[in-house]
Amino acid sequence: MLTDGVIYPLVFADVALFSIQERDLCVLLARRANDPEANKWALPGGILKPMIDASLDQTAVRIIRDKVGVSAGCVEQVRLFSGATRDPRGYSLSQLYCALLSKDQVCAVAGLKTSEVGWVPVKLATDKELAFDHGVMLTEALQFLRAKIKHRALPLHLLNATFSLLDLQDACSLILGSPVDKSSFRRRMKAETCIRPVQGQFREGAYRPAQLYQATPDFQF
Amino acid sequence: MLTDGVIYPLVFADVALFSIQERDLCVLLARRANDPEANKWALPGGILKPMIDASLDQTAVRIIRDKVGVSAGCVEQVRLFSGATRDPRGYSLSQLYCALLSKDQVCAVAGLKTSEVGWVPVKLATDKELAFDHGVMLTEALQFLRAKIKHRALPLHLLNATFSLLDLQDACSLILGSPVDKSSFRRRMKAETCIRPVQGQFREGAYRPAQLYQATPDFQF
DNA sequence: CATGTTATTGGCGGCGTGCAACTAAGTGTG
DNA sequence: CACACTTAGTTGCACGCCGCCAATAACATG
Repeated sequence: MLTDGVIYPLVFADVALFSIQERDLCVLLARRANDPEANKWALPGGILKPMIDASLDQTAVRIIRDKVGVSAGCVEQVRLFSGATRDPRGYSLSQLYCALLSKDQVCAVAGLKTSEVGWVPVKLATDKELAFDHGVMLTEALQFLRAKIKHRALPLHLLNATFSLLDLQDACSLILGSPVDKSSFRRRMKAETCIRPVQGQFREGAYRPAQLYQATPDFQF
Repeated sequence: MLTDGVIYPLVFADVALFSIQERDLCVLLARRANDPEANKWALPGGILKPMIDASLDQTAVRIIRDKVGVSAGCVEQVRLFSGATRDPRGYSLSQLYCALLSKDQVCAVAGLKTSEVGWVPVKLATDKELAFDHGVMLTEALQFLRAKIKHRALPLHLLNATFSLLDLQDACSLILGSPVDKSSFRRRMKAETCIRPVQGQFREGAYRPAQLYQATPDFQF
């Protein structure tokens, strides 16, 4: 990092990858294998590889693929962290990303590659002592996600291809950490153009079947 | 940049610095003196100097200070641009910042340091051919600013220490590029805690004097 | 058929907004 | 001094959206 008299900063992408597991909003954490902050839990991240990554955004995509084996929809920049002291290896930049994974995608991976990676409910994760400044990162990623939901974005990437309105409402409620009114939520969804009911498709199981919905092509989280 | 076999990216901070001049929303542009894209207009920017800048955010602050001689309130990250092709010098990262300057601050600088820096109305600036990907940057910085105003943030940093409600309304209107309803705007401002009327202070001049307001301590952006 | 559980809809009051008109205060003119 | 003009600030009203509460619909189980 110090070479021709000039200091080059280390450049990382760190990802807060969210998913819903067992009726809880969870974040993917990885236990650090190597030396700086070894054995501590951290957000999955990696260094920019200019020969491989067309951009730092692509670094984030690559990291997700490496960790869980699937490509997440909706990978978005949250904030850039930088400074000389946040990583003992030297002056560093870390771009924080927020990404969502559906239950279908999580199940497709079955077991994660290593036992050193796991889904942790965000309530527990924010209490954990994370490596570096990843505790702050997780908090900001959550704020970012909550702000989007408050501004009426829909977390469709957290859901399967078809879903009931209650699934969607629950996802919003889990992210916000507060209940969402059923009747006004459904009213809004009826007027929404980015989801539509799948004619004749209903959730089977107990009691009254629920109409299933799917995202329309023009949807961007 | 290529030294010990590893490629280190160049790291820049670029700033979209806005101010209101002659009833127009303007952005500060600098004419490039040196070789890549020489003579083209660009957003003021500079390279990260790890020995000087405690963080990349501080790089942005330093750049503003160097260009206009004052420190802007409210310097915020917009988006990180990265890739191998956006700058001919090699793989680069540019963090885009959005910052606001009040008329008072602009006047305090009197003339800008060089004639190669100037305030350009955003309507003209978006038409200009800017260097690198700065055209996209300017567009995104504007979107960023507009989104904040739509979400009911107040651009107090664009105004002087004391201001009339019409000043504030005009600032919002200029940013949005569309008229703002006077009556509902004033209703909102009455309920707002981040500004308060200055007792007994009125704008002098022609016709009926306008009550002057100021920001309260608890104001952020 | 009664009961429980989930799905879906409807009514109602409150709040904020956009629109339009109105009042208030000061300047300028004949 | 009456009157027109300009800017400042208010008021009334209709509309839309939201939260709250309740009702109805569809299905399962005993």
